[in-house]
Amino acid sequence: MPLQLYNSLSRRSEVFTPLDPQRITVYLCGPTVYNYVHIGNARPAVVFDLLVRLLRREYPRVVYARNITDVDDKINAAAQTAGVPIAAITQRYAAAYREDIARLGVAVPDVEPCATAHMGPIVAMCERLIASGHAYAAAGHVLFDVARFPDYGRLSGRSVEEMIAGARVEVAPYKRNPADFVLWKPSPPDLPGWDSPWGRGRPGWHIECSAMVETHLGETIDIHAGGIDLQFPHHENEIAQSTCAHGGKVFARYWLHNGMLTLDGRKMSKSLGNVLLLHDLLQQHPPEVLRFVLMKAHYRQPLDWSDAAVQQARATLDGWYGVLRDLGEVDAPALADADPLWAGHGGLARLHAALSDDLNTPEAFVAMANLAGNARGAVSATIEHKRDAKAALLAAGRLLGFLQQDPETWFRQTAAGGSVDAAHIESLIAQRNAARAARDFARADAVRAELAALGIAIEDGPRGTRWKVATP
RNA sequence: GGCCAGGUGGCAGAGUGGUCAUGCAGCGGCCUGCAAAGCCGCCUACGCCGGUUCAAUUCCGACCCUGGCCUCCA
Repeated sequence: MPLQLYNSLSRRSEVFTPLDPQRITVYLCGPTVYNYVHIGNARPAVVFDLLVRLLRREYPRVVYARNITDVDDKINAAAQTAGVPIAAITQRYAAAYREDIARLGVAVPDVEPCATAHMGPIVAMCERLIASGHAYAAAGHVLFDVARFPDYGRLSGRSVEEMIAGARVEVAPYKRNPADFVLWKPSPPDLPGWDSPWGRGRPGWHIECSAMVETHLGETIDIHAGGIDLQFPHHENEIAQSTCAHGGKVFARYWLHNGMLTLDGRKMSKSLGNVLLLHDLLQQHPPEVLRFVLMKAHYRQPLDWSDAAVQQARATLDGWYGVLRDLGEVDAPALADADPLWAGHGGLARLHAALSDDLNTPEAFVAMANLAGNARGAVSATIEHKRDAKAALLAAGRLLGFLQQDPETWFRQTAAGGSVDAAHIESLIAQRNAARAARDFARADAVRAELAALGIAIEDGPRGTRWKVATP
């Protein structure tokens, strides 16, 4: 099952064929770090991490870069408000981003470049673009001349004429063309700045990605990803800069865009203020639940965040972990990526086929439901069946980023990730079971109520009474 | 206004020219001291109007509605 990806550039699904199978290059536009990121910002990190997981299974070397934007007017504003250097802001929130995203099960990218560490390549790219006639200096700025790039607008499907007609911003007088965009702009003394041939200044937003892609991945990369809201102007401008800086070479061969995360049907965005911070949600829910919600819809579709969605995710994961708990004593082997069972096992093959079809995670969840169902059925089967079914479920979970913790730990976690007094609970359960043995059910139910008041639910089974933290 | 997506059962959410999505919730039953878990069964779909077709939720056209981009934004 070859990997198929929907390429925004061609507006169709294409079989992924790398430029160099020995070195796959992927770039994802990461966050601007002036505050904690919201859950919408986590979506591309999660879904494209899944893409990279798939690629790593197929290819010996994948170089995955996810940048951090640490130069930006909003960062400047936050730093000035706080009365600190921008680095104090960016380092704090970049660290929080890395930590919070990691908790979602997202692997650390191979490269995590920052704009401030690439001023040399940024200035050099500006100079090259001026030298080749694709950019010009004016009033301390360097501007890209969109008239010199005929393909401008191809990615986003709009013409320069349309853009000018629809422009809602005042056109700076030093622009040759209203659609020209800034590569470099002057910085007053009170703002961060770097020396350049055009005076002390700072880069425009788009040029950093072009420079960092060039530095770490090369002139032509396989996959460039990001949110659909970046398609224009950010990615359009990246294409223009990079293509022109590299003598017309293709910049990125596959463009992938994730849909927006919404809250009550409206796009979640910092400027609208309707944000749920990842950092806060991680205090309220298990990280796996958040990851599940982010993968529940196909990555190109809009995804509406809601308490109901979170609860559904929790319920489904409870079901999966419940199977694993019932198979707790079964010693299942970990399946290697190259294990033939991936192709030979119906459930695993279906999972892999689903993900290979443009990361169809909803279909992947169907495969998971099948695998969990098989494992459930194996609970009362032979040890071989149990082992195989559990191994398959765990392998599938590992690929998707789920089910890798101990089931008992899963069921005993509290909302905030804290712990409960297990000894006390066990003691109460012993009291209750003594009452049950004496057929004093009133007493037994009283103890159950006491446990419920502590937020503990109990289940009597053939192998005794087990407990878990009750979910509301 | 221009450009681009999408409208599926109580909710979430895939997919397909002609048997089943799936999950969650709900309902009935089994099991259980009770409950939970589990098991068995049940339930409701494809915005609207035309067209193509033996057959359309699926293709085509119009319409209505929603969202995104056009300005910082994942």
